[in-house]
Amino acid sequence: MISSPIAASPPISIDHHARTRSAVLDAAEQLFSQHGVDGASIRQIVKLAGVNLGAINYHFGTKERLALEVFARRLEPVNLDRIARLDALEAAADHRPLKLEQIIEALVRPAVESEGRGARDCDDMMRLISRCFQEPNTELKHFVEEKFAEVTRRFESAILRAVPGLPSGELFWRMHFLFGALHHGQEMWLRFDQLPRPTDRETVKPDREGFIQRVIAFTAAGLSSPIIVPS
Amino acid sequence: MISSPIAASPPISIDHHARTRSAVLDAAEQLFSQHGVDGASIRQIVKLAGVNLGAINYHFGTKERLALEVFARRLEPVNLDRIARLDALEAAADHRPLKLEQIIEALVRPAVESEGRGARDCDDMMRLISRCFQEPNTELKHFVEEKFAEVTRRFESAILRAVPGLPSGELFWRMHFLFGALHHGQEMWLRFDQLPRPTDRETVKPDREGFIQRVIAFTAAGLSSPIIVPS
DNA sequence: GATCAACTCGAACGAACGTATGAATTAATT
DNA sequence: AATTAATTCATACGTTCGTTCGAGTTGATC
Repeated sequence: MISSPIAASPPISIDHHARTRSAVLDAAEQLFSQHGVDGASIRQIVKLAGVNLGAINYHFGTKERLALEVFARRLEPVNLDRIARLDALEAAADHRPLKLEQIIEALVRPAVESEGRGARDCDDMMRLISRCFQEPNTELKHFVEEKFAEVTRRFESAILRAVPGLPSGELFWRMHFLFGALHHGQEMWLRFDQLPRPTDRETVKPDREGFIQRVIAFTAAGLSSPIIVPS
Repeated sequence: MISSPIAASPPISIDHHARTRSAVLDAAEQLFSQHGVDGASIRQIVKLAGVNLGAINYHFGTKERLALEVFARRLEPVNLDRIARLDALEAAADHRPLKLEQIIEALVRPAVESEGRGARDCDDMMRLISRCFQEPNTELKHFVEEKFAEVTRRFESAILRAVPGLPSGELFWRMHFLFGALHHGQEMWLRFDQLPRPTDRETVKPDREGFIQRVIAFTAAGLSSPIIVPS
């Protein structure tokens, strides 16, 4: 697995210079995830980070740039990992077709767990990724969508090979349904204890692996569902 | 179809008293949908509504209460319509089992179109519903979740009858995937023209009916997908 | 150690925020 | 028409916001 992103700061830093910077990014991540970008003030962020208000301006310029960096440092490694996993699957398959479930797993797993990271850090990542898709700010929306354009194309071409007869125009919409299911499912999985109590006793929070498998099952079926006849 | 909600104000009002009130609600709906609750200020709202700043305090008390009312007046009729449609299906079926697609359609259609309303108003409704699920504010989250608790239970019991062997604990998670797919799909359908350009020529924006049918196909397949073996 | 670069700090700025309030106006009731 | 109730208005309040800035401190280089 590719361990470090190229463009965004790693969550763990060594030298003094980056200590303030990553403290701000960590604090911002926590607060943006919970309150949204508009709902989290930079005074909250610097207080949580234990740094001075001027640090934001010095290191990031504006709050919006800070948010972009917070999002990038989680999204970029996830998307790189996704592509690496798909590359590895294709290399191992040696021109034989991949199963759809394998492809979806390569897409889903990096957004849910990250090797070498603790459960808490993975939850933080999930929470932030889920929030990315909820931000109303137009710049952030476009930024996130651009971040996903390449990985989405890469996976679409693999999925089209795995699902014969699926038109690419149909897949476009199904990819959106897939991402919606994944991200909303992530948020609910993280917030399970705060949801209205289900009336039955059967409903439990699956572990991380169980969550992944449920997403894969649901979305694989959806991706390969019959094509509806009217245009 | 049930046309008026009980608890929330109708979008169209007759007497003078409600004119200011509904102007505020309409303006708030537009601005909350676009910018989120935190991103839309009440000065923006009163300016768009053409009323005075004090009107918010007089009619609604606080911004948060205004937001709750804005959300309620769209969510409540949708959910009532959902239940009414399911009731009508079950009455017409006369104890024969419903098809899963029918059930999902009863859930999805009211969130996408509303009889007697124009396309623009339906789009506004979709946009607001989509935003409901994205708001970070805890009060609003709980409010929305409570609004959905009853309708979700009602549909879950119908779906469990339509999909033999599906454990209710599994359905809990699949309902969240369904709602994620629906709401994210709605947002993307509305924003199709602003999305990164798909590289192919096949990808078009389906009409409203085409969107509904795509959601139904994807989610019906997902809801009835095989149960995974490990717990 | 001197110099330059990088960084942190505390304070300030101008603007904006949501909430509150009493006066004025309008509507409803008698 | 007089009285009461409801509503609107303009203003103010206290607070908070994101951004800026120059002084001071620390780090890097020679």
